Amino acid sequence: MTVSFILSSLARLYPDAQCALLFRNPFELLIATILAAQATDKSVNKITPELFRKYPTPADFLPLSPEELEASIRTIGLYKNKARHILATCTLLVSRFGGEVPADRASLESLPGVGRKTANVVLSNAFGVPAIAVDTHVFRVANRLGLAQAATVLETERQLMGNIPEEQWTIAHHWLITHGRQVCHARKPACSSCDLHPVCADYHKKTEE
DNA sequence: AACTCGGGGCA
DNA sequence: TGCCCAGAGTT
Repeated sequence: MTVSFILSSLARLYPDAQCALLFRNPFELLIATILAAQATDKSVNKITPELFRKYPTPADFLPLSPEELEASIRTIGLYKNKARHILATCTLLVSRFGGEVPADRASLESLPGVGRKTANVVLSNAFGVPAIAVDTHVFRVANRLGLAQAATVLETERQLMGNIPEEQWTIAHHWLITHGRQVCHARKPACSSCDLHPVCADYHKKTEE
């Protein structure tokens, strides 16, 4: 079947696919993912080791003023929102969740700066809960390949969950995002060097014209 | 649906 | 120099 061929091809292409953000526990991944909104994973990984060395737990962030945290994360951009969201999230983690990162979607999405994509990243990578985090890469690649035919991120996620075995949800996210970053680019997809174009819906559509 | 946050990385 | 970056909140 086409879907299983696509999945097995991606597995062969990206055997080492994994989370691009450095983290040692759910809290570090949560903060790193908030920081990663519209920033590169390399930029985030550059500042988080020092950040978590100085502030290892949610409680350690509480004494910080917004200005102090902004200064620490300035080099990745969009730092004002991120600093505000991180401080508010740490306050909630301490006051409502006993200083721990909650492991359910509703609680995660109640945290400032945490949307569905970030919640899925934390659930799947830090807690082992099967989930598919749909960002712009996954949305684009999944719809091009034909793993989804959806106009929205949420509908793409639902279709992927229906088309992919649950035990592969987490790794499928890493396969698709890696393929999007390395081959299936937004502007100029490298179809000529892509092993998947024989089964790619978008490639067939383009070549028929 | 459109707008805002944003300095750094990289061609 | 110009474009993009593992998004989310507000209006």
